[in-house]
Amino acid sequence: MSILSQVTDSDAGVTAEGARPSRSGRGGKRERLVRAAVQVFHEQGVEKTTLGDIARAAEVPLGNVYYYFKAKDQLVEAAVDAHCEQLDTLTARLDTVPDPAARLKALVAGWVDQRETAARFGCPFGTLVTELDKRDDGLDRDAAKVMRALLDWVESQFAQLGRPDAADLAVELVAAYQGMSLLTNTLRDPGLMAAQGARLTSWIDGIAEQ
Amino acid sequence: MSILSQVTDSDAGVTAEGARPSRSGRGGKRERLVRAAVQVFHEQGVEKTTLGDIARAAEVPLGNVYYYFKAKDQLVEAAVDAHCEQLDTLTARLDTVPDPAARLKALVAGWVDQRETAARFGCPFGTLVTELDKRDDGLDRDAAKVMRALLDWVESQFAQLGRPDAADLAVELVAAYQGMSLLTNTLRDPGLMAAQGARLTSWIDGIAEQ
DNA sequence: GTCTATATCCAGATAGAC
DNA sequence: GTCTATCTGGATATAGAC
Repeated sequence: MSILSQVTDSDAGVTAEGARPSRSGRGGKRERLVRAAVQVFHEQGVEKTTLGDIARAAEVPLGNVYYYFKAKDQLVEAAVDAHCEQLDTLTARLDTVPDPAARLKALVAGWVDQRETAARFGCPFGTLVTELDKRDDGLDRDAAKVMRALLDWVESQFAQLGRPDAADLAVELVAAYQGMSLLTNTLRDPGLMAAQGARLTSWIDGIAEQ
Repeated sequence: MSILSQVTDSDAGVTAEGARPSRSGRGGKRERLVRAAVQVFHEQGVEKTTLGDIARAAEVPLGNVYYYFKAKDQLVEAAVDAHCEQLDTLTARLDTVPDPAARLKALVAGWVDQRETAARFGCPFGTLVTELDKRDDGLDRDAAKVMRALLDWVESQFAQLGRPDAADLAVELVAAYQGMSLLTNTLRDPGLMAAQGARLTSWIDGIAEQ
């Protein structure tokens, strides 16, 4: 989701688990490749993207990609990991906001901020998940965990507002975001996301008042 | 959307505009190809699907596909047309229901009925639109028109219920469906769609009562 | 560690026999 | 109209020079 993109790209933990910072690889080619993969996958889709596209975007020679990733699948996996880390970074930042309702509204505000990107390419994470679900590799399960993590965080906020139906409300909020991202993208209308974002903000206020 | 799938496959206007029923082509190969394309695109995604996959599913020899469609793009276009016709058929059927609120609830009920499919493959139309938006051909614009048609129909129902904000409510309803389809698919949990469907039904009742 | 050249594979598309 | 055999292009992946 665009939630993930709210994190400044510069510091987001693009370096995945197995990555050795490798003193040698000056220029951080692996990091550049992952960053490029996340962006190009978002703009073109995983299936349509060639390793050549990613190599070009990262300014790394094509053949060199294989030094860092054995196959395309591993680049996709690294991209999912990057989204996961971005989510962690974002929720950690939101957790510094004192009030649960304010935290949720900040989350929504971040989504709305990304509406131009959403109109062009959809939600960075939602479109990725949709594509992964059609693939053979098991990466859709990894992506599902990231989605679960988001739902859990949102649920926790509603629970702190005293709602016993926090889990359902979390699904409602995240689904609303994913759905409005899809419509915003399909109709190429960022205003749609702004309007729905305003609605969600009022909705959160209404829940917090109770 | 799965709305479209509620129409019985057997009669849905799979025969697109330019199709001559062609007395000669006994066995309706073109129709079989389009039907197969819609299904396989849904299950595997457009990009991952080869013409061979579609030919096999339609039980038509691969080379023969090119007699009916000059290129893969045209099969995709035919699939979009098929979704469009399914939507027309569905709304025509729903229009026979006397009350606008009942019509909307019947729409939702149809979505919920398709929840097992949604859990496996997502919304047939939503996942297609998402993929088309990443492609170069202009087919995403065609798909956008179908989405617009759905929104317009839903908006008309809310307008008949006397709501001046019918357009926003239509976006809210369709977005909710698309979002819950994505989550249902990602988490492989049809129950999620059932729960959200129940919520939407109550929501529609609440609007109708006012 | 880096990168070029190339092998391999496979999907889209075509030619032409039937 | 139908189908087989084949061409062609492009993407993944590798071998091996530097």
